[in-house]
Amino acid sequence: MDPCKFYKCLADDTRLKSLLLINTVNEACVCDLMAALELDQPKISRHLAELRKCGILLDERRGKWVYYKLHPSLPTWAKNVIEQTANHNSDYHKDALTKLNVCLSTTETCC
Amino acid sequence: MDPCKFYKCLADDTRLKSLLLINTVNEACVCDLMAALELDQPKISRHLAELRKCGILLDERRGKWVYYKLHPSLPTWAKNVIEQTANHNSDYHKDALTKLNVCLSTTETCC
DNA sequence: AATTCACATCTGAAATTTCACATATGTGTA
DNA sequence: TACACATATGTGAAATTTCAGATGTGAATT
Repeated sequence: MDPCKFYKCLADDTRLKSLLLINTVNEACVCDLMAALELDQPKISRHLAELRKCGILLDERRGKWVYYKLHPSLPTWAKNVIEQTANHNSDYHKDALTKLNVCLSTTETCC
Repeated sequence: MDPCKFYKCLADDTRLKSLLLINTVNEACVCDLMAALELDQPKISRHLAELRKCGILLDERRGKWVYYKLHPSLPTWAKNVIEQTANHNSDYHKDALTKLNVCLSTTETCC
C-alpha cells in the first residue's frame, strides 16, 4: 500500500465519509451510503470503486446488493489511521452516521 | 483541522515525504529538503507553504534560513497519523532520509 | 547601498480529478 | 421472457491541482 496513493484516496469528502461510516458499522451497501450522504448512485459507486481498486475496501455481492467493508488485508498502519480519524472527528461524519443508522434500522425505507 | 483538508495535504509525494522527514528529524530548512528530495527550490517552498497554511507545519526564520517543524498545536490524532505513516513505511522515504542526514551532518555541502 | 543568498510568490499552461448524464450489467421476480 | 431494481461504467465538460519559469522579498555580507 503506497502511502501517497492511500492518502489520495482519503482526500475527498465522499470517499472519506464513506470510509469512516463503513469503519463504524462494519459494512454497508451502496444505497445505504446514498441515503447517509444524500448523494446520487453513480457518485457513490464511483468513489467506492476507487477505494476498492486501491485495496482499501472489499466488495461482496449478496443478491441485488453489493456490500463494502474494510479490506481484511489492509495494513495495520492504514487501519490505525482510519480508526484515529473516525474516533477523533465525530463531528465530521456525525450527521451521515445518524442517517445511516436510521437507514440500517428501518427495513422499509431503504434497500 | 478538517480531516479532508488534512488528507488533501498529505496526498502528494513532495508534501508527504517532506512531512515524514520533518517528523523524523524534528526540523528542517528548505534547502535541506531540496537536497533530500532532489527538487528545485520553488517546488519545495510552494508545498511547504501549503502545509503551513493548513496548520500542519510551523515556520521560523533564523537569519537567512527558514526552518519548518510540526505545528505544536496539531491535533493528537493528526500527529498519530503522521507517526504511524512514518514508522511503518520506512521504504517510502528511506532514500530521502539518507540524503537528508548527509546534508545535516556535513556543514559544508548544505546551507 | 550594492550584492549575494535563501526563500516566497505570481503567472499562465499542463495535468489530474470530479462531475452529471446516459447507458450498460447483473440479479431477482412476475 | 420481460421487467424492475441495484450497481457499474463510458463520456466529455468543468473544476481543481501541479508545474516551470520569472520575479519579488528579507537578511547578511562587502
